[in-house]
Amino acid sequence: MNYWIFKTEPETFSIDDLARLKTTTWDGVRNYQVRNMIRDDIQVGDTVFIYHSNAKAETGIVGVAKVKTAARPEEPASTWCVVDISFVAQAKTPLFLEEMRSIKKLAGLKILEKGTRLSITPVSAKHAAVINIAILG
DNA sequence: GCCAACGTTGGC
DNA sequence: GCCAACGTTGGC
Repeated sequence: MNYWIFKTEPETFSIDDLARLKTTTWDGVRNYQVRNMIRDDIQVGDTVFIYHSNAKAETGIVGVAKVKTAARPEEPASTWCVVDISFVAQAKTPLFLEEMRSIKKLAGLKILEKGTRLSITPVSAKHAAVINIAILG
């Protein structure tokens, strides 16, 4: 079981939207590295941290979801891939970017590396545990 | 809205 | 296959 951060702009799709819909198809990925992760690495049951980017109020991790389906081609048939994810929980305490950078145990987290613009990034089990405690504990 | 850091495109 | 120009992302 693996852990991921999925980035989304809350004005486009937010954790509140996911909470309301319960399940959504994560589509619109137009980056090959991210496509390959979806196609090759993301599995049913994986944990997804939802991250609000470009947010006026809160840039950071705002909730948890779970991968519900294997990857499939995006419709209409294309080179791009999608998965379905379902809502698990809102963060009791959002983990803002500034705080993430200050937590020593999150050193090396992909999304914190300079120049990382990928909309999906992997999270190690250790980092995932730290994030879980921060947002749900 | 600015701009650094990427990714993509297209002419050659 | 190189690389300049262009487009996009996302923190600030």
